[in-house]
Parts: sequence; structure tokens; C-alpha cells
Amino acid sequence: MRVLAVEDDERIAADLKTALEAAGFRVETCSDGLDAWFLGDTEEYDLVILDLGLPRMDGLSILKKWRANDREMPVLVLTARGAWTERVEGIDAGADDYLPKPFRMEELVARARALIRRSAGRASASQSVGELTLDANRMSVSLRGMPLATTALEFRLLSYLMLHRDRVVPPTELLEHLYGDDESREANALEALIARLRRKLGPGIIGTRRGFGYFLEGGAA
Amino acid sequence: MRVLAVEDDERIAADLKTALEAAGFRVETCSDGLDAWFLGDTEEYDLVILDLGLPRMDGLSILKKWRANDREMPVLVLTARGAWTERVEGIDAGADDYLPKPFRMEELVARARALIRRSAGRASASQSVGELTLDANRMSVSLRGMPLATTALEFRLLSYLMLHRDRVVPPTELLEHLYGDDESREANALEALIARLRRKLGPGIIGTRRGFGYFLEGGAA
DNA sequence: TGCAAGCTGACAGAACCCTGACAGCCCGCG
DNA sequence: CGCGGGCTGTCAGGGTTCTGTCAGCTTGCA
Repeated sequence: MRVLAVEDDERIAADLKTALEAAGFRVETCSDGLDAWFLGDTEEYDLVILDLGLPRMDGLSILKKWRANDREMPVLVLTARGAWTERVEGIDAGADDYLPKPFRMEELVARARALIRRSAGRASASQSVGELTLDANRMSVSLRGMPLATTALEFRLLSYLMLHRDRVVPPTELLEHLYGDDESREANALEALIARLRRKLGPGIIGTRRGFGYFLEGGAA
Repeated sequence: MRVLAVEDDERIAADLKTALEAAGFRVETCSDGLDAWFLGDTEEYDLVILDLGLPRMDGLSILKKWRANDREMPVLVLTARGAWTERVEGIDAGADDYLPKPFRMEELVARARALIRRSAGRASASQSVGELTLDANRMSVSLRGMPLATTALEFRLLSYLMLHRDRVVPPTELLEHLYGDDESREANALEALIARLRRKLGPGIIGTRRGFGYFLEGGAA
């Protein structure tokens, strides 16, 4: 587990590092706002602990920029005592939790653990096969890291194929899933849908097993 | 393997029990929502089959409560035919798979197996005879580890021979299985099919017992 | 040797799937 | 309210792959 601790008070930063490492995390610290923003934007952390008062760039601004840029890692914000407005702003900016200073290290570690656990559960909402990733919560699809616009129906199709990534899914089953058989659609509706999707995705994503059905390539080699 | 089948229709419940036990599972049934929730929350099952319409507590609510409580066992949801919104909700609530009612018991058993296998971390349902392996999920064939392209009909033929690996299968039976006897085919269709397959597979895979039928070499001989 | 069962290659129709075009529908916007 | 635009189902027109049939051939057996 990799943690970034952003804190410009050197003594607190050192204490954080000590406590979190004792708890089994790999810890990096950073005391400058701009550097922190850059690190969080480019590196992969399982958790970020973020103080709000920082040189060169304010903590809240950093957080907002991360979130705007789809950086989803859990962020625990450290706020000054009594400044509860900061907390509201923090939540708005996309913080997952906050802790008023001063705090006891045990509490911080406990919250850190809880956040990581929670984000692990949340991660199951987004799954990928091959170069394709979809996030069930945000109803978003990305291919090789690039976000890709899909319609609701397209998403449901991909979603179903993803759920059954380890097998070839027959068209009847897909039709059943997409429409429910109360309304009968021409089988061609599915083919058209697949064609449109393939045009977006390019080749090598949705495969056809002639006579059986469709599947996601790279599904369970 | 221990399975909990939650279903309030007694006849279906009995069928479920019969089919799953025939497949080698240990089955407990439950017809009440609240009881089901309690069982799933306290007992350890390898799989839960969950009907959505239940007395006292709805299936989706049960599932959500389990998941909220970190109960991770695979859950197969039975939904009413055509009510596909239920399925989407089911997935959101944490179902691993769903099956629209009415369903064929064989399909349910197959999915049950797949789910248990997946949760056990293993990948695919493949079986082999001699040097030939086929994967019923991915509809793929491999010979001596090398993947081999087959058509749908060829696959079904191999599949049937593999299922009956321990005996010689008469051509009439194969014809019946492949085509259903409503449409009559020349017997030669089967011979042509076998010939094509043998050309792909090479010698020593499909054997002939003149006057009796075909078999997979290495099957029981 | 003769017969029946099984094998094979060629081929054309069938099945399957893909694609582009189009039209109806819905929804937001002016 | 009309308009435009995005989403989707339908249709028609292919292209490609399968596969049943046919005719002739080989093999096994009496």
C-alpha cells in the first residue's frame, strides 16, 4: 500500500511517516503544494493524506484539480481545529474523509485503513478486460486509458460481456438481457449495435464466435 | 460444495434441489426472505441461488445487506422473465450472475458450476480426452495445447463425443443430436462433417468402429 | 469378387454476420 | 411548438464461411 503524505510542517510530516510505516504502508512525503499536485496527478497512490495549508498551491485546489482530472484515489484531508467550513469545502472538493488537527496518530491510521478498505470495495465497481475498462458507477468506458463515449445500450452490452468475460455469450442471451423478450426485436438490432460499438472501439475488442455468440477479447486466456 | 437455494415456489425449490444434488452439491433450501438473510449472513455457502420475490424480505434487499456486511459468496439471482431492470439492479446490488425464469435446469447447473469455479479462482471449464481439449465456455478446441479453429457444428460434434467418451456413438444418435430429427439429412452429411474434422485434427483423434459408430481415441479404450 | 459401409473432394446453396442507409422516437432548445 | 440532433430499430444488400449433397473412391468383410 502506497501512501502520499502532504504536510508542510516537518515535525508532523515525520510523525506521519513513522506512524504509517509502522502500520505497514509505504510512505512518501511532500511539503510543497505544486509538487504534491504533480505527484498525485502522475503517480499511483492507494491513499493521499492532504494538509490544506501549503506553499505554492492550496490543498483544496490541488484536490479539485485531481478530481477534475479523474484521479480517484481516496484522500484524507487534515483541517485546522475548529475550521469546520474547511471540512465542508473539502468534501465538496472530493475528499473522502477529514481529520481535525491536532489528532492522535492511532486515529489517523485507523481512518487511513478504513479508507483504503472502502476504496478496495469501490474498485470492484470498475473492471477491465484487455484494454477495455468500464466503471459501473460512473457508467463510463475507457479504452487504453482514453475515455470513450458510449450510449446507455452500448454500455449495458459491454457490461454484460464483461460480467461474462470468461465465456462466449449467445446472441439470444444478449437480446434477452438488453431488451427482455416481452418486446420482440429483430435479431439484427443486436448486430447493428455490435457494429456501431466496434466502429467506436476498433478491432480486437469484441470478438465473434460464429454460430455461438460474442465475447470480449482477452477475456480469460 | 454447499449451496443455499432461496425460492418460495415449492415446486421450483424441489426441482432446484433435485437438479443441484444430482450435480453433486449439498443443497439447503429456504422459502422465507428473513430466514434466508439470516442463513446467508451466518452460514458459509459456496453459492447462493436467490429468487427475488420472497415473503418478509425482498431478494434484492437481502443481497444488499449481505454485501454491506462483507459476505462475498457468489450469488446467482433468478429474475422474472422480461424484467430486465431487475437484473441491472441485481448486478448493482452485488449479484454475480442472473438467470431469467423460466430456465432449463441444465443451464442453471452450468452457471452454478461456472460461478463456483470462478470464485475458486480457476478459469475455464475444459475437459480433455487424449490430446484433445475443449472448453465449453469459450467454445474453443485445442490439440496438444495448440488452439484449433472449429465451426459451430464441428464443436458440437466433438462436444458430444467427449461427453460420451466411454462408448462408441452410433451415427443415428449423432445425427439426432446435431440436427434434431425434425429435418432429415442424408446420412452422408455426418460423414462429410467427420471427414472435415479429421482433416483438421489429423489421424488418431476420431476413431470409427465400422457398423457401430464413432468415438474419441483415448476415451476409454 | 461383390457388397455395403465409410471416406473424400468439389461445389453450390444456405446460414451467418456485417454494414450503410434510413426513419421513427425522444428530448432539449430556441 | 417546431426544430435539430442523438439514439436505435429496421431494411436491404452484400461478403464470407459453413455445410449438405453428389459422385466417385476406398476399405473391410464374407
